[in-house]
This record gives sequence, C-alpha cells and structure tokens, in this order.
Amino acid sequence: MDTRTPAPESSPWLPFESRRRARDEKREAVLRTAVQLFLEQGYHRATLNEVADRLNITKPALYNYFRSKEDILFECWVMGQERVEDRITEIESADGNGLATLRMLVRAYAAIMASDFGASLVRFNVADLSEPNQKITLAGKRRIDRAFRNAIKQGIADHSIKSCDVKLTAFAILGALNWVGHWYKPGGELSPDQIADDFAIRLTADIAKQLDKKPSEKKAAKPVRKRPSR
Amino acid sequence: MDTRTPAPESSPWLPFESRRRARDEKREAVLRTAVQLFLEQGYHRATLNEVADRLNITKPALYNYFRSKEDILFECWVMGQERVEDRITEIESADGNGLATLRMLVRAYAAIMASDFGASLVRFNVADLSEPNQKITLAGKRRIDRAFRNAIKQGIADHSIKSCDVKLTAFAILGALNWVGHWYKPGGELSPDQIADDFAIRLTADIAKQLDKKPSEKKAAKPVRKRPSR
Amino acid sequence: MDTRTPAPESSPWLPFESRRRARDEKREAVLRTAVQLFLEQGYHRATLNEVADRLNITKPALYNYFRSKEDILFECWVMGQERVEDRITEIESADGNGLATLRMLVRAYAAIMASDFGASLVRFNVADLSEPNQKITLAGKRRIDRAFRNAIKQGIADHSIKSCDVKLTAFAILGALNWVGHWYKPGGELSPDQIADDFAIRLTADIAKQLDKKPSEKKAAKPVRKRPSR
Amino acid sequence: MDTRTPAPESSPWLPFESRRRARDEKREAVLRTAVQLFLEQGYHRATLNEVADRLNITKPALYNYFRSKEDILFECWVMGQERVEDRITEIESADGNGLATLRMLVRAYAAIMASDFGASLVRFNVADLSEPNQKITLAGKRRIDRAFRNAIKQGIADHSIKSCDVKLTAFAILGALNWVGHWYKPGGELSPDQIADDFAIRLTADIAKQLDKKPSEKKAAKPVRKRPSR
DNA sequence: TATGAATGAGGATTCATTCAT
DNA sequence: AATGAATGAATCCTCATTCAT
Repeated sequence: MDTRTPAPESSPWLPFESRRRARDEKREAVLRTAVQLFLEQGYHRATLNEVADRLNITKPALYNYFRSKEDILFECWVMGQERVEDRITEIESADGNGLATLRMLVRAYAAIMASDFGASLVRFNVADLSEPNQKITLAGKRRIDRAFRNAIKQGIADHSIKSCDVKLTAFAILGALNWVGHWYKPGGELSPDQIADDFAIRLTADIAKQLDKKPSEKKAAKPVRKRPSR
Repeated sequence: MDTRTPAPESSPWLPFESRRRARDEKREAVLRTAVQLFLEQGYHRATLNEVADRLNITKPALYNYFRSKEDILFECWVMGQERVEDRITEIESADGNGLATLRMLVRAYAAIMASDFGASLVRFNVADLSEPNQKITLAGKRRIDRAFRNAIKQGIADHSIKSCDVKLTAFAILGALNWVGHWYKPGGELSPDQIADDFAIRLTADIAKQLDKKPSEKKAAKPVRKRPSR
Repeated sequence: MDTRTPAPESSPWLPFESRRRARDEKREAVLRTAVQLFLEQGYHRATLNEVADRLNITKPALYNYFRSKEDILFECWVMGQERVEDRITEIESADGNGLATLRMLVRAYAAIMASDFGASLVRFNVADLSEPNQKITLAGKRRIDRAFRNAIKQGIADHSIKSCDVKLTAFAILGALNWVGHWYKPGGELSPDQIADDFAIRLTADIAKQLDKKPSEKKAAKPVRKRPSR
Repeated sequence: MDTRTPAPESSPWLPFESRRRARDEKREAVLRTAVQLFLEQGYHRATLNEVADRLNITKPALYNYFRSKEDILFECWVMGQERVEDRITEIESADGNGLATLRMLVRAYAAIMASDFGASLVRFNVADLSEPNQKITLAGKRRIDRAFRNAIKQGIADHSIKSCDVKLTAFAILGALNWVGHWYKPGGELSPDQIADDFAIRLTADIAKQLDKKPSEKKAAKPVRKRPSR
C-alpha cells in the first residue's frame, strides 16, 4: 500500500522498513476490529475466532501481534488513551484562560468519546485487565481527571470560572462526556463535532463567569443548528 | 426470626407465610450478593460458585431461586429499574413545575445510582442478557429518558426552564448522573444524599430560568457543605 | 378411593388393609406414569420431576414407593415380564400340540407388546439397570426365548411344525413380535387383538405343517378383516 | 496409506489432499468408536471423555470434528442409513421380480443390521436427536419401509408373491430384521452373511408363490449349513 | 406421608493458548 | 508468518438423592 518507495531489492533496509510498517498496519487492523467487536458484544462474549474471522485470518495468527487476548484489550485502551493524552498536552501547552482550556478539553474529549477507541476507555471493564495494566489504566484516568480539574482551578484563579467545588464539577462534566461513549452511534443525527461543540458550551455554561453571559445564553438556547429536537 | 407475632401453633398461616418470606428473603440475599460480585469483578469473571460461597450455600442451591446466571443478572437489573420507576411515578404524580420535577428526578436518580442495584443499571452489559430481556432493558431505559425529557419539555412550556435542545440536555444530565454509578464508592467523602442534592442544582443550573438566579449562583458555588475539595 | 369397604374406625385392620391397598395403587400409578414417560422420552431424558408432576405429587414423594429411579425402571420391566410369564405358564399348562402352543404364545406376546409395560421389555436399555437387575432381566428374556423354542421343538416332535432351525426360527418370530413394541401406537388402524391374531398365523405360516395348508393359505392371504391396505 | 501416487514434493496438492483425508479418517474413527460405545452403554451413559480416551485424544478435540454429542449420535445414524440407502438404490435398479427384489433387500438389510452402524439405526433413541434430525431420521425410516412395501406390492403384481396385507407383511419382515440389530454379536456361531442368506428365504417363505415351493421347503428346513442348534 | 430446600457428582461445552508443520 | 489440530482449564447447569420439618 505504501510501497511506492523505490525499494531496490538489493537493499535489505527498505524491505525491512516496509515490512515493519506492514506489520504495524496489520497490528492496528487487529485492534480496530477487536475494539469494534468488544464494544458490540462485550470483551468476554467476543471470541478471538470472531476477531480473526473478520480479518480473514486465523486465530493463532493473532498471536504474532499480541501476547494474549487481554493484551489486545489493553492495547485498545492504550490507543484511546494516547489520543486523549496527545490532545491534552496540546491543549495545555496552548495557553488560554481556564475556561477556554476547559472548553477545549471538553470539545476534544467529546469528539474522542465518539470514536471506537475513545469509547473503549469507558466501556471496557478495568477488572478484565491484568493487575499491572489496571494500574496503568487508573493512572491514565487520573491524568485525564487532573487535566479537567486543573483547568477548572486555573479558571477560578483567573476569574474566568466561578468559584465551585472542583471535584464535583469535574465529575459532572466528565460524566456527561463519558456517557457519549455509551450512547453515540455513528450515523445519528448529530456528528461528533456537533456534539463536541455543543457540549463545550453546555457543560461549562453554569460555571462560566458573566463575561460571556449574553452569548452563552444564546448558545445554550440553540447550541445545535441542525434540526433542534424542539 | 420474624416470629415475634403471636403465632398460634394451630395456624397453618405462619409457617407458610414465614416460609414464603424466608424464600423471598433468600432470593433477595442472592441478588444482593450477586450484584456486588458482578460490580466488583464483572459479570463474566464472577462465578456462581463465588456467589454461592459468599452465601454459604452451594451452587446448585441458587437454581432454586433463579433459572440461570443470566436470570440473576436480569433480576439485579430489574431491582434497580423498579426503584427508579417507583420514584419516577411518585415524582411525576406530585405536581410541580418542570424545573422542580426535573430537580426531583435528578436527586432521586443520583441517589439510586449510588446504590448497587442502581449502578447495575449502567454498569452491566446489555449484550449479556437474552434477547427478550434486552428488549425489556431498553424499554426501561427509554422510560427513564422520557421522564427526564418530559420534565424538561414541561419546564420550557411553563417557563421554569430556558428553551434548549431537549434531547442533548437530557443526555448531558443523565450522563453526569449515570457516571455516578461508575465512580461512587460507599465510604467516600460525600454521601449519596449530598451528591444527590448537589447534582440536583448543578445539573440544572444552566437551564434554570432567572428566577432563582441569585440563589442558584450561591448554590452552584458552594453546593456541598462538607470539606470542599479545595 | 376404594374405601367403600365398611372400615369402622375402631378396627385398625381394615384401615390398614385399605391403606396398604391405597399404597399399592399409588405405587402402580407411579409405574404407569413412569413407563409412559420413559417410552416417550427415553429413560435418561425423563426426569423424576416430570413423573411426579404428572401425578400431581412432588419428587421426593416418589421415594416413599421406590428406592431409586433405576428401581422404577426395573419395576416397570418386572410388570411387563410378569404379564408375559403368567401367560406363558397358562399357555404351557393348557396342552395343545406344538403349533397350537406356539400360536398361542405369539398371540399372547403380541398383545402384550402393544401395551406400555410390554413395550418396556424391549425398548428399555438393559445397560441402565444395576448389575443384579441386569441378570434378572436376562434370565427373563431367556425364559421367554425358551418358551418359544420349546413350543417349536415340541411342534417338530409332534409333527405339527416342519423341521427347521429352532433358534433362528425363534429369533425371527420374536423379532417380528418385539418390533410391535416399537411401532405400535394406540389408536392406529389395527387393534392389538387384530395384530395378535394376524401374527399368530403369519409368523407361523411358513413352518406350519400341511394339515392346515388350505385354510392357512386363505388366512395368510387375508388375515386382517379390517381395511386391507390393498 | 494411499500415497502410492507419484507425489512430487513440489505439489501443494498432496499435503492438502492428505490432510483432508487424514481429517476424514479421523472423523470416521470417532464415529466408529462412538457408535460402539453408544451401543455398549447407551447414548447417555457413554461420555465424550470415554470416546476421547479410547481414541487417545482429549475431549475438546472431538469438537474439531463434530458440533456436539448429539451431532455424533446423528452422524452415526447417518452412516448406517447411507449404507442402507445405497444398497436399496442398487437393488431397486437391478431389475428382478418382486420376490427377488424383496429377498435381496432382506439379505442386504440383515447384513447391515449385523454391523455397528446398522444396529445404530434401530437401537438409538430418536428422542435423543434434535427436532430437525428427528425429522430426517423418520424420513429415512419411511424410505426403508417404502422399499420393502414396494417390493411386496410389485411381487403381488407380477405374481411372484402371494396376495397379502402389504403393511403387516412389511412390519413382520422388518421386525425380524431389525431385531438382528439387537441380538447379533460378532463372534457368534452365525456370520452376518449366513444370517442374511437364511432370513432372505425364511422371512419370505410364507408369501412366496408356489413356483419355488419344493426348493423353499428344503431351504426353510435346512437354511443354515453350519451346526444346526440341535 | 409429603414437602421445600439443599447437595454432590458429573458432563457437555467453550475458548484462549500452544505446537508441529 | 500462518495454519490446523489439539489441549487444559474452567463454568454452567442438571438431576437423583437426602434431610429437616
């Protein structure tokens, strides 16, 4: 697929490169298939045979790319987590006030939640992971939590956000966001971006300082352009 | 045990009654044990042997009360759902304006989410139920959804709630609430009632009409008396 | 039920008598129900619960009359065997020539095969009985075999039956008869008696000596009055 | 085993072919072992573990070849049924008069009944099969029945067989034949072929037309050369 | 005599995983 | 790198049987 590179047969390097790439592509294909299956049927009901079947390979072939079923589960989770963390670092490095940062976090996280790997972050059962992986998972969750709480704290400090209970506020926001991973189905009437934009305002409306009071009211009232449900 | 009633020995009633009661109590004990185990380890990792062990009985004894493991899972869900529906009917029959109703719903639902059977509503995997039970489950979820949406609609109609996208608003609120079922651990620093009270205000703050603007601000700012998390 | 006997309460005897009778009646009712169920579904698929249900009693109640499920199975077989042996003794004591005896045996056995207890003799699996009961069963089968072989031998001796291989002849006759236990369904177009009469002639036609040649030919041609199947 | 073909090592065909063959051979080995065990102990008493043990494999390995225990049972039955049907088609296509056809059927069927797969046709319990397989089974039984009845009808039409009740005649013949599946034990004093030859004459003696009267008498009298049982 | 409840033993089945090819 | 075959571990469930009442 990506083999438009010259790749003279004499050089062992390029073939090796392309081989490694092919390997990585296959690996990711497995993850994409697996995450879908796991989301559809649940981790335990989904069998590796089904994963393999959907990929037109055989079950043992999966073991060329992953050590175990649990490994696959974990790597799915890692995929989602990496995306979240990438966005977080990106957003945190861009400096805006607390409210702006929070809204960007919400927007980014909402969009990710509407993806398979994103949903896997909240729909997989931590208890299905090995002890060490559970630790990693929890650390990841904590980092996300911290990002949201930090933004809120910063907003309170810079007066872009009203004083409030940081922890509960973060819980409420993250709850609404995580839930997207449960109800969002592609092909629904709202695109991930629309949901993300709407939630960025909606979930911060009650704690945003007056500054944007008027606009926020408007936005809160009609956040979604497309066919308001009344 | 419950025989503090007169209980004339001639009456065949009490033995029978008490037997039936004993049976119902045992049945419920199974459910309480099972729901805990399922929440701790997940439905599939939890074995009926463990359930039985915790109850000091043997595995087949469970089959006196339930037809199958799936049956137990479903009945756990039913327990939670019944509690929710009871509260919903109660709240809907008490007439208040839309906002008041919505807040009562939030408060009630939040408290239930902090219980085992409540959490089971959102933490069990629908795919683990039989086809017919899945249908029942979905119908239940829809009824809850409808209750929240109706309250919002009514609030918009009676001007206690700002005009807003009903569906997304309901999703956001229910998302924050459902998430309680995932993070709440008994013994934490907030009691279910405190969470319930806080969420009742917090999750409706942005859509509540100005009337209670001032108080809501206060409440939104310091909703929880107990040790604000900074 | 059958207590139309005087049965003054003062006399412990009659109540006892009637009690014993009631007991025997119940015992037999169990057997009648069980044999039907075993024939319908097979011994292993049929559960004692089903037997009990059909009798409107509970499973453990069965243990008042029988020691085990296998015991029930065996007693069903005994019921059939007793009927056969009764008829055999009866027939053997009535003296006729070999052919006449054989025909009476065929007639009697065919009729029994069309009954539940009779069918149980050939449709139950000997391997489902305990070792000692298997022995008893086999002994019973041998007695039946012997009766038929003896009749044939006697017939050969008294010239009512052609010379033939006794063993194979008996096998063929008993095979055709035992098969009745497999195909006969009450309510079919032939009554047990009709089948019995027909088989008495049919299965002996080829070995019967000429004496009744003419009549036998007639009978062999149209043995069954009722609706010949062409 | 069958690799006397040139088999150039370069050909990918043979490995594949031989693998498929090996698979089929193993599959059949399972059936042969299973049918024996089922006949010895009965379907329910026989466990898959025993089947596997006799084959020196483990229980789950059986599931590579069969979907379930019932599937094995059914396939045993199919093996027997196929043999019968093959012979039936063969015999029916060879044209002889009704009597000749009938005798060939008897001979063929008797021989099959003396084999394991043949006996399984009459010793397995139809109630142990799934609903759809029961239907198939019954259809098979009907085809056999029809073959025998057709031969008889044809014989009556072409005057090789006396006029008689077709249905009962077929029942009697098939009964005697099916019974072979119950009593025949390899190593007995009669070989399957001897039984088959004998029954071919014996079971048709009474309905065969006079033509072969004299010879039939002889044959009926001394059908078996080998050590008459008296 | 009858019952509800409980038990123990056992079997089919599934599935992740491994191994020889 | 991939496959067919095999395995071992584990779990649900059934059912005859027993026991206290």
